[in-house]
Amino acid sequence: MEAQPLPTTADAVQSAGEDEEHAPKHKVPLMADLEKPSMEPLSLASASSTWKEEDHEHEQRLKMAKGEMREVKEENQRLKRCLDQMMRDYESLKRQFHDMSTINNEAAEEVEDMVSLTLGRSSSDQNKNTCPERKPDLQNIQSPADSEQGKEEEAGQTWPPGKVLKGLAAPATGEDEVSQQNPPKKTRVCVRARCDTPTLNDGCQWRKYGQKIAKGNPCPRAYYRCTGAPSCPVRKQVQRSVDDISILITTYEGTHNHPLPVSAMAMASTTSAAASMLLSGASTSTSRPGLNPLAIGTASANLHGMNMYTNSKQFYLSNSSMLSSSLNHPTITLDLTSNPPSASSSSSSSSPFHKIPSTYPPKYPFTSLDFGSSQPNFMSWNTNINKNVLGMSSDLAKQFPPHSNIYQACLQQFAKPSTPPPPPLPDTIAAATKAITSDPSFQSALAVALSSIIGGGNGGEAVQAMSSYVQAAQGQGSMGFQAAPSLTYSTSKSPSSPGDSRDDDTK
DNA sequence: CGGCTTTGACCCGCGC
DNA sequence: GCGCGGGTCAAAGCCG
Repeated sequence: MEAQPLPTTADAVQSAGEDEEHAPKHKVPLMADLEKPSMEPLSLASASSTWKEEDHEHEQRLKMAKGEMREVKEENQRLKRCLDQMMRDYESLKRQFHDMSTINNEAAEEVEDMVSLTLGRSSSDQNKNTCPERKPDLQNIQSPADSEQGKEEEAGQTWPPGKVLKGLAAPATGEDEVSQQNPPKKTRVCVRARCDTPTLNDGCQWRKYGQKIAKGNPCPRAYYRCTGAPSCPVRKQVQRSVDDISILITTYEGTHNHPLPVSAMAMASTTSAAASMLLSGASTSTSRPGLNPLAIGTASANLHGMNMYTNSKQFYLSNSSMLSSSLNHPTITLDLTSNPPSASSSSSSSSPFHKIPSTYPPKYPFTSLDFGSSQPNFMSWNTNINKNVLGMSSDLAKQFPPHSNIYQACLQQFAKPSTPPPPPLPDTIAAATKAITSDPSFQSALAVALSSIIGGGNGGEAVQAMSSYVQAAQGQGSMGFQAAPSLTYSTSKSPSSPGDSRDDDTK
């Protein structure tokens, strides 16, 4: 600990001070003794007067030295107190971090051994990130050594899927073994959006590597692989909705191991936030035996409502998985269509969600977030971040014109998490909201985001701010998103490529 | 010519 | 054990 050297130094200073404090008392006479012989030829009177003058001078110096030592001592005490306070804070934070890790691990074990929010990083990465030898932010900076390490991580977390699944079947005996031998199932983020183009313009570069006709859907499912980096493990599936072919269902999986263009941050921020909600919900609900996956959705809904801009109808949840592919993966859905599925409401909807049989066996909680948007293109969505990423409804947007103090209002909302109108499952909500609202980095990121929006920004800064938060969250292992901040726009070359757009998704 | 798409084959997990 | 379905591979073709 760094605390040790300081007290030692302080003690040394203190002891030195004491020495000097006492030393002069002897020092003066000693000097006098030494000087006396040389004064021998002088008369007693003159010697005495000289002695008194020097003695007085020494006393003055002594007083000054004592005064200085007092100041030094006081300063030393202040530093000590400061250090003690820092140590207490450090210990407190350490305990909090440990508690959070414990909660996450418990939740992960209970949810089918592990729920990896890999929109990001897998839980194994989380574990690695907790290792003091790893820098929290190395995900985005890949030195040759890091790249090597990254490859190892990918080897553990990525395809071949078959091996991954095999590993999952093995019993977990410990966290380390879990991370090393049983690569966790990846959390997927499913984005539903109305889109005329073959894929969402999410900012990343994709290469199609396969296409299949999935059962129950005449529209083929396309498989894309991220080409942002040769070894990037991120993949996505794109499929049209059965009920409304104008709705494009894009499922992201994996973690980018390379910097993302700014335009790609929009989706990254959104999905990471969704994954974060999923994690929070899972952590709180699964740690309570009485709560079922539905509670996760409720908690998320409440988190969403916490923004106060949320249209309460926008959030919906489903207790089952829409995609069969999600059977092996915890999935969270971001609905960017204008007509929320309303799985829990009575109204009919074109969304496939409400058609999911209740008996559909969910292996993982299926959490959905509806941002009430109709932006298929995340570039444009990006510019409407004030409405979407914050869940702000148009009504509220009117209510909070650009000149209003939306920033303060928002921060106040985060400062007072108990404001959401519909408060189901207070325990879950409290825990989930606490997790986010107590996070100062989130608040600051939000503040920056809002500031940029209010200041007339196009949302890019907002996204970047939120992405920064996401990265910070990664460092804590709360989620695994790797949305590296990059100021460079990716100048995609093949416009014909379905995913070559400059907007990106969060994986 | 390089990069991307297409598409049939193959692998694997899962349910019966 | 077998069939089904999801997911991936890789050769061939296409395109700028």
